Amino acid sequence: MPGRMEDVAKKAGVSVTTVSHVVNKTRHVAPETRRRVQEAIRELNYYKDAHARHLARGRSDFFGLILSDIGNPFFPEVVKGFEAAGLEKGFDLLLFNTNYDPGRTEAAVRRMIENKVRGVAVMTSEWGSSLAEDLAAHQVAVVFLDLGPVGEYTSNIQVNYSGGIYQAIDHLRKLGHHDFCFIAGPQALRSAVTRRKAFVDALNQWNLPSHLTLEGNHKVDGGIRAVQTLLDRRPLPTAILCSNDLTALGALKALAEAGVTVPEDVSVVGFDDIDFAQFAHPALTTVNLSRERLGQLAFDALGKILKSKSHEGARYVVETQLMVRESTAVANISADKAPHSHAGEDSHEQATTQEVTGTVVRPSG
Amino acid sequence: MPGRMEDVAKKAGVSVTTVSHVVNKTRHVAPETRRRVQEAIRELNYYKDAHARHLARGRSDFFGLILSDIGNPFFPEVVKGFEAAGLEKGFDLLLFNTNYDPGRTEAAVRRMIENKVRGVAVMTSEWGSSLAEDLAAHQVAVVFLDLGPVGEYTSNIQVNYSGGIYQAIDHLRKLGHHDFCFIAGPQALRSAVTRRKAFVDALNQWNLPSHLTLEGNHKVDGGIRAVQTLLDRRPLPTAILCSNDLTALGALKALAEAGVTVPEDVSVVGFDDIDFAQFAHPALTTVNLSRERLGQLAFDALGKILKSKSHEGARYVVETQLMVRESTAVANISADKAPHSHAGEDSHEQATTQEVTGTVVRPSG
DNA sequence: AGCGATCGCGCAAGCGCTTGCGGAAAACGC
DNA sequence: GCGTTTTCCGCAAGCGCTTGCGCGATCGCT
Repeated sequence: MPGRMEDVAKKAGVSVTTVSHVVNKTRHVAPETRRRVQEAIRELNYYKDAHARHLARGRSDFFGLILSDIGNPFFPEVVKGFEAAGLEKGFDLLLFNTNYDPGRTEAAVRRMIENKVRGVAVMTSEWGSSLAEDLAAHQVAVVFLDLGPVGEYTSNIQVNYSGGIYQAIDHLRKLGHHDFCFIAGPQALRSAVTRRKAFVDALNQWNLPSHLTLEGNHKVDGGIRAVQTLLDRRPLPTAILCSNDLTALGALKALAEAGVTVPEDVSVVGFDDIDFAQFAHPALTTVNLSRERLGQLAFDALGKILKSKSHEGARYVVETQLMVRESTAVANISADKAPHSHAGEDSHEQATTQEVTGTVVRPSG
Repeated sequence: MPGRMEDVAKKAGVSVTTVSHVVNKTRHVAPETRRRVQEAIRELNYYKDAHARHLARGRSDFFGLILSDIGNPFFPEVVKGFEAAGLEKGFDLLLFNTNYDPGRTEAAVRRMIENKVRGVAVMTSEWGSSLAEDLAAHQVAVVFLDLGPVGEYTSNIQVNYSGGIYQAIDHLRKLGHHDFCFIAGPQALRSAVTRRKAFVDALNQWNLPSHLTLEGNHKVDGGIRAVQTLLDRRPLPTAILCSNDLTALGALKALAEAGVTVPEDVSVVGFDDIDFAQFAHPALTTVNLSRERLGQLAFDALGKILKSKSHEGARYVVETQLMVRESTAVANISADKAPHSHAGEDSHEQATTQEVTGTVVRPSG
């Protein structure tokens, strides 16, 4: 029913070979002939058959994207960047959402290979290392976010979490804060672990190693619960850093409900700079990570692998940057808010030696 | 390089026909033979070639999704529902993000046809009617959200915006509100127009036709600006309804900054019930629209078209429902807050006859 | 034991396109 | 004017799978 290339060829009085070549601009065709072919294509409303073309060519025009949860506001933007970069070059996006299910991840990889995608960006934590090998064995380029190796056919994008976190702590430090709390993300998430580490490192760098770490889940309710446990064991720290913005937003809410005002009583800093951060109340000071650019970079990284002769992967770094808004201010060090580790001048020293790795508190809820 | 079916056949000592049949479970194969084939498949780490299969079958295992902006928090959830429903049945998702660009929409449709997708869900406003015909002519099922026809190969999902909006206004009315304001979405968005109409209708139904309508943009800043203009022309209405949650969140922020407290001074209602709504401060009373279910329904609708003999489409309706949280309360009708149309008992009557269609105010920003 | 039904499987013709090879015609060089 | 390029295009062999058709072997029944 749908027209085939042969029909076009007949109508234009040429061979399918010629039609193919004008469709793909893959060899010179006399202008007049080309015109006839194009006209025939238009008149017949011809659509090329992607499957036939892919089969003949031995590869597809697809790029794949494997995500753990597109519901997480982090991801839509990277999808956007990735898709846009691909579309521009005429590629299509095959999307898989694994829902944190390793089984689905595996299925996704299988479909990627079956569809002979040119490359795939993997942004999920559930990842068996054999999967990467399977992919590479089938010559599909892979780019990982924050995890995974670099090698033949596989690149890696790393977010320089430290950069922004360092800036954040410096910012806070200059405002007179030295009693911090960190609300972490799920341990299962590689990037959450990295963020946490970056936080601890930055603190050490400033010689402010005493701090509290609470467990969160990168969702709003995690931030709420963490702050609630925090409120139970006053005095409060003067600054709360969060592993992502959702957590920070939750913290903001819990704080507001408990009647402690931000930033006067305590400062709050998020991470990611999701759209909504600037509209929170107060507007959230946070570390910006451009997710759209990240998607774009992922696509470019794949392209680079495919174009290079050796198909060697590379490591990329995307920077992060502090966005100062309204949720941070000069530390409020009143007696009742004074943190446990700073009762006197000396106890700080004591704390630094005693609690080098900080305290970890798990919320009860 | 990658193993072909022929290799498997050879290894198992059967014909490719048999291999194909065991792979697809498409005809009975003796258990022993089947076992041998499966073993060969495993040993060779065989991946079927989707392109070849699609070419031979004359159709693909793809479903398409065309969105205007995946960055809008409305969409990721529907993607999730759609993808999950598809994956369950072994289909892959081809995603296109048009970025509100008609050219990209057209390109997306072309790729859909070229890839012979089984069906495509269209959730965008930029849509030339000829596109649907093209799709139908190629036997690809289409399901539209809130716009487009119903006919051969094309179904339609309508959101019953009225249901939830009616509930919202009833809720507010019972709390003593009769002075409303609506912050609308962009006129270009079909669904925004529908929401607005539903609001007006509901008001009329309760004989409360006097109201203000402000233009928003379905983003947070639109809500902020709308409330700012509202603040300039006090007195304030007692209740503000918003075309979507982002707008409501903006309204909440602007209100808080102006020192008017929600819900004591004014009640605010959103629409969509995005995840964050419940974590806003105060938690947003809003109309819930299950986007994940919507995605799922879209997929099912496509399946139904394809399965039916006639390929006739149908109309589906998804309901909406009010979620009462903390941003609504008893109306505060103090003198200084009393709206212009309610200075006296009678002026209300007057207003109802005078301003049947309501007033429209365009923010200056 | 004979015969039709059933079972289990292979043959081979595509599906619609790409592309290496090569041929005919036109252009060119001297 | 004749060999040599150059230009333009067609032939046909796949790409790896699906599937209608049909054939031999086995089974069930009388």
